[in-house]
Amino acid sequence: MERKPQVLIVEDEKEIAKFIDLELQAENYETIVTYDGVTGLSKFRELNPDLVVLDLMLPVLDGLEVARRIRKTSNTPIIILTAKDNVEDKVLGLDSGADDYLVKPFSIEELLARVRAHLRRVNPAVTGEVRVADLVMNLDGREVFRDGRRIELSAKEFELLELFARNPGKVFNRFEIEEKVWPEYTGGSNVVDVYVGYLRRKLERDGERRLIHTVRGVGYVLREE
Amino acid sequence: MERKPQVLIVEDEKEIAKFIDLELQAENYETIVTYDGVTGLSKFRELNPDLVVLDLMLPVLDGLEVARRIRKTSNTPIIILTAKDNVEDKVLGLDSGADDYLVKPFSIEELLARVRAHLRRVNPAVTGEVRVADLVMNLDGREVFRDGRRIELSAKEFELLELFARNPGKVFNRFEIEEKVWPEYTGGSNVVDVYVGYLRRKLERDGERRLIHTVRGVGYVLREE
DNA sequence: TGGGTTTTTCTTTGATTTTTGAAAGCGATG
DNA sequence: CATCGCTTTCAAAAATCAAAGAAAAACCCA
Repeated sequence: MERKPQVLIVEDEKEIAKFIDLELQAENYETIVTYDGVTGLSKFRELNPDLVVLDLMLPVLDGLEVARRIRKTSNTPIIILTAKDNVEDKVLGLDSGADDYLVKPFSIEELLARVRAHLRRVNPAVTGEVRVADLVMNLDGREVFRDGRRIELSAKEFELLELFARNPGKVFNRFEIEEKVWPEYTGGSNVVDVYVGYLRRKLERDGERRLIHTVRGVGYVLREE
Repeated sequence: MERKPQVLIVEDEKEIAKFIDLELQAENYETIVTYDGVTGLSKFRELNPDLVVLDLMLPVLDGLEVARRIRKTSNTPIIILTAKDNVEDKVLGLDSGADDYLVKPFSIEELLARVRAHLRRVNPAVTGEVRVADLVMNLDGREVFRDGRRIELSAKEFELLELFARNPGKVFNRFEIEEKVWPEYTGGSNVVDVYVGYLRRKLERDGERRLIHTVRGVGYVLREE
């Protein structure tokens, strides 16, 4: 999941929309801005963003209704943003499916922190994730990504990469590697070499810099640099 | 699955703690109250509640630290409750792993609504619904819908899908699956494979994209994408 | 209730696909 | 230039899938 998270902004006050838009972009989110409920909803369905910032007082289709309709088919976090500062409205907003409720005038810092908090949950980053160099390994999902693009690995390839990724900078000799990844084995072949080769071919496409380095006479290391 | 959601309250002001406690119980939650950070954390580890209401100014161990330590091992929602009403503290609280931040004096109705909102996400049992990809599972009614159209599943098929749907993106190996869906069994067959096959046939009609993916050498995952 | 019917559950089997590992020759390196 | 590492090739092994049918359970109707 290395692509930018997409945030949909639905807010009819243009200055505020612009303001939020710029701030979110500065935090490296991809943004889509819409100015009324119907357009917001249709953009939502079209793009399926990672989070929605939603004003309540919207032309054409009320914000609450937008929240409800989104909730019908999706769990995407919704942060409601509004001038209404009374408890009943907050309760109503939250019970309509919103995940959070911020009252205007709000601090942009707080909004950004809340956006971060919600996105943190949603993306699998929260659970067993190992980052190394420009790779992201999702251990639960047994996936490896680079630049948001998925790299297909076989079971053994994944285990081998996991060993390296969990211990960046540590040199393993062939015997250690064989012990961990091929425990059932009575060594004596060059499996390790071959599999390191497989990984290199898949991970180091193009003439990129080395990821898994050979330590002559010893074994292999994964180095980030 | 049908048990009450458990809420852990960590708050040193006894009257406030008592107040929240009673209100939550009135809403049919099971509550545990603790008055300092260390006890709160150990209760958390012992009971693994569904949600935590956490005061910031705590004796023995600061609330922020409690939040951080909980986050180290768990995604359980944390609502911070405090008298500190400045943006920096909010940002700090949220960035320490909290999911929400409420300033005292707060309205109990708002707290309850926020508790509902967070539990709705985490614990589908609260709404009785699990949504995943373009499917909606109604757990109470043991029904599955796509585009409002009902998909007929047998009991075992439903249980298997429920396991996947509650943990989208997580790879299960055959043994884990058998443990959960066929607990009475002494494995040694390929029931899992066969039932995954059944689900696929029913859920992936036409040449649609895969829902349940096989991870060769490991098991199966439900991925939304 | 009880006997027949339908549905669900689970096993077996064999075809198909993918992964795995050994060997061998080439290439790089100190 | 001799050793160690790399890559390719290919056959064996393993994993997965789908189909078919036996066994069990659930259901129905008299």
